[in-house]
Amino acid sequence: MATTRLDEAHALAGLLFGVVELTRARFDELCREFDMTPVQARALLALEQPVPMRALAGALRCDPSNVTGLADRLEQRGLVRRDVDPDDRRVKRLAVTDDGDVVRRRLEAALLETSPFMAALDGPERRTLRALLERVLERAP
Amino acid sequence: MATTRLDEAHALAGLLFGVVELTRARFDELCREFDMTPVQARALLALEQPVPMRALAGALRCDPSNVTGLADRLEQRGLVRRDVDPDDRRVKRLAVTDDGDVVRRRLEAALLETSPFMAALDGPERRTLRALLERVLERAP
DNA sequence: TATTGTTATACTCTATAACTATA
DNA sequence: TATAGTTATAGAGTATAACAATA
Repeated sequence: MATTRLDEAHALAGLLFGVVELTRARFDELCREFDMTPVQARALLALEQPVPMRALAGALRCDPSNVTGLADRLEQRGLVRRDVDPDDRRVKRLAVTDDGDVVRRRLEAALLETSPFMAALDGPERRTLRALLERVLERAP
Repeated sequence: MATTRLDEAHALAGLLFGVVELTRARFDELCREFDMTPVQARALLALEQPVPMRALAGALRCDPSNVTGLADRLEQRGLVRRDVDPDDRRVKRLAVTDDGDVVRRRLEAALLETSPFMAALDGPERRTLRALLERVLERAP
């Protein structure tokens, strides 16, 4: 059975999407355990420091209009706070509360525990994988 | 600057999603050039042999109800044909027409040309990447 | 006049449920 | 009764456009 370049490209793409699907499934499951939507969890994870809502939209790669409802839910649960920026009263900096920080840390820990990469690969293997993926992104025309 | 395991897991996940995003963007662009939606293109690519519509839904990982409209569009453009299965008149085998086969081959060739993996990595590197990704999928609990 | 966050609305993608024709 | 494909509809997720407050 001859393995063509097309087969090879197809196999690589399939594997890549498979790993992403696995990663996403794990993340979705984790979000359900935390009673959050995936975007809410991603938002909480992105709030290492207080972040203007528009900037959060950028980090989540979504339209700013979506961040309003997102912040509403997290604020209702007491995980997040809208701080008005003193320098520019139009911008609201989203900041995690003390409760939010606890959840955020638990989420990070769980994320690390369920990471397929950490479970399946040792340190050198992870470094190799990282280098290869970086190369693909760098050399992409 | 200490690199924690959390940083490492995050970096790997970020790279992985980055490569997938790149791959998807390339594919979407290609689909636009072929005046197709991504799902239509994936359907055409999946039709190496005639395939029952329900089986195609399985290959595309979507509900069978979606395949109807999908097949309609491809049939309207003369790329695909609904062949009634002689053994079971309920099933319709979706088969590419001669025109469809031409488009399918062009799509495959373009896909190969624009593959970020083929462009960025040499043979041994691709084999290493493939082995690592397989390991992640295999060893995932 | 331009920009932040908000609101209302529309669009896309996908799934669910009811229907038909075959088995 | 069960299954393949079809149809209509609903839901989630996201974007667009108009708006109020502030710059």
